[in-house]
Amino acid sequence: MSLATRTRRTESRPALSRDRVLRAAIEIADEGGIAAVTMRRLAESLGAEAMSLYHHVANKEQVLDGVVDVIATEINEAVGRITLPTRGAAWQGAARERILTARRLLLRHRWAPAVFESRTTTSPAVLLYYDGLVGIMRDGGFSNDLAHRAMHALGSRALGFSQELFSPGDGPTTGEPDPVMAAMAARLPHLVGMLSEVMHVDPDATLGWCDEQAEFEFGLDLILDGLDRRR
Amino acid sequence: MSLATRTRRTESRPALSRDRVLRAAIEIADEGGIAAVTMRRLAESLGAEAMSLYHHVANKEQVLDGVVDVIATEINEAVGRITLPTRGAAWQGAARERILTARRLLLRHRWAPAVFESRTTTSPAVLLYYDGLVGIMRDGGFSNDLAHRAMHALGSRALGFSQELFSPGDGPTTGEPDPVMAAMAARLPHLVGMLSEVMHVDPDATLGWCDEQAEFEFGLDLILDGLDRRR
DNA sequence: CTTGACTGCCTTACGGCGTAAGTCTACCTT
DNA sequence: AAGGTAGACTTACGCCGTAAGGCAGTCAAG
Repeated sequence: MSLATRTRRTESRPALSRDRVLRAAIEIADEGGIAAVTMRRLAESLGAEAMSLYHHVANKEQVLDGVVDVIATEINEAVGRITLPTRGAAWQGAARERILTARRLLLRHRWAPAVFESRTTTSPAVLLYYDGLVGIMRDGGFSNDLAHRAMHALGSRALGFSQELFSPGDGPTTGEPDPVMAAMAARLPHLVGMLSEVMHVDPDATLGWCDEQAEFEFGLDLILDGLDRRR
Repeated sequence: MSLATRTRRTESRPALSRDRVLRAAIEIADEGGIAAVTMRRLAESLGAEAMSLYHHVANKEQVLDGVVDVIATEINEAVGRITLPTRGAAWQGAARERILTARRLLLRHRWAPAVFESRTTTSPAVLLYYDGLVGIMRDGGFSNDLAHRAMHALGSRALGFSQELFSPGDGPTTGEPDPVMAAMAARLPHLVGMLSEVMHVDPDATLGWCDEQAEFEFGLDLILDGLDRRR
C-alpha cells in the first residue's frame, strides 16, 4: 500500500513546491479562515503528508510570511498597471488609486489583513509596495520627513484596510435582544443615539468588521487632505 | 498526597475567581507575551490545575475577552479623571488628551493592542470608552453622522495605538548586513533614501513596531484637525 | 445530628497541533 | 553498476484546549 501510494505520486501528482504550498494555503484560508490552515490540512489538500511540506518551507511562520508575499506581489502587479500622473498636486489622486486598488485585492481575502498585521518581518513585496507609495509622495513634493510621517499616519490604511475595533451588533445575530446589552445601552447614551440615527444598515461590511467602503474612503481622504495641506 | 494538596489549598491559597484569573493572565502576558498565556500555565501561576479555571471562565476566548475588559476598565478610570472642557472648539483638546491617556496605559502592555484587535465581540468597557469619546465629539458640535465617520477614521487610534505594518530594520538586529536586504535595497530607492535621511534612530519604539510617540501624535493630529475642519 | 445537594477543585483522557528524527525510494551523477 | 541526493513518508514527542467524571468541604433542611 505504501508502495502504491508512492508510485501514484510519481505517476500523477504534480511535485510539491514552495509556490504550490503557499497557493494551497491561500485557498484553504479563503474557504475556512486562517485558523483552518494547519500543516496537516495543507499537506492533505496537496495529497501529501505534513512533514513533506518542510522540504519547501522552514516552518509554519514561513508559510504565513509567504502567503503575505504572494498577495502583496499580486497587489504590486495591479498597482504597477496604474498610469496616473504623480507630479505636484496629482500625487493625491495617484496615491488614492493605488491604495484603493490594494484594497480591492485584499477584499478577496478577508483573513489577510490580520495575517499582514501579525507578521513581524516585512515581506519584500510589501516593501516594494511602500516604496512605490513613497515615490508618489516624493513626486508630489513631499520632503523625506513628511513622507515618513505620512506612512505612519496612514498605517495599515496604506495597504487598503483599517482594522476596526468597533463592531456594534456582531455575533451570530440572534433575533432575541441580548438582555446584557439592553442593560448596557442605558449607560451608552451617545453611542446608542449615534447608531440609531446613523445605522443605514449595510450588511455587506467589507474588510474588518464595520469597515465599510465609504467609511474607509472618508478616513483615507481625511488623511490625504491633511497631508496635502502640509505638503 | 492528594489530601495534603487539597488541605493546603484550604489552609493557605486564596480562592480562585474570575478576577484573579484575568489578572494572572495579564501578568503572564506582560512577562512572556500573549502566546505564553495557556490554560495550564495560567493555572500553575495560581497554584491550581488547568481545568479548575473552567469554573470561572467558559473557555480561553473568554479569558482574552476578560483581559481586554480589565485593561479597558483601567483606561476608563484614568480618562474619567480628566477634567477638560469639551464644548465647541475645546473638543479637540479633550479628545486628544483622552486618547493619549489610553495610549499611556496601553504602553504598559505591549501585547495588548493585538489582543484588542483580535476580539470579535467588543468589550463593554471598550464600548463605554467609545461612548465617552462620541460624547466629546457631540459636545464639540459633531452631527451623529460625522461622529460616526470620525470613529471609523480614527480606528484603533481612538484607543491610543496604531498597528504599524512598516518595520525597517527589525529582527534580532544582527550586526552583519543581510545580503538579501542589501540586494533588495537597490530596488527600493525611495524607501532607502527616505530612511537614510529620516532615521533619527530611536530605539524606544513604543506600541507596534516603529510606532513612535511623535509619529502617533502626528497622525492623530492630522485626523483631529481634518475632523475639526469638517465640524 | 444527619443527609443530601451544591460548589470548587482535581484527575484522567482525547484529539489536534507543530515539528524533530529517522527511513525509504526514485532519480541523477559518475 | 555504485553511490549520493532530494523529496517524500513514518513515527513519535510534547504541547495545546477542553470533555467527562470524581471527590472533598460547606451548608441548609429534615
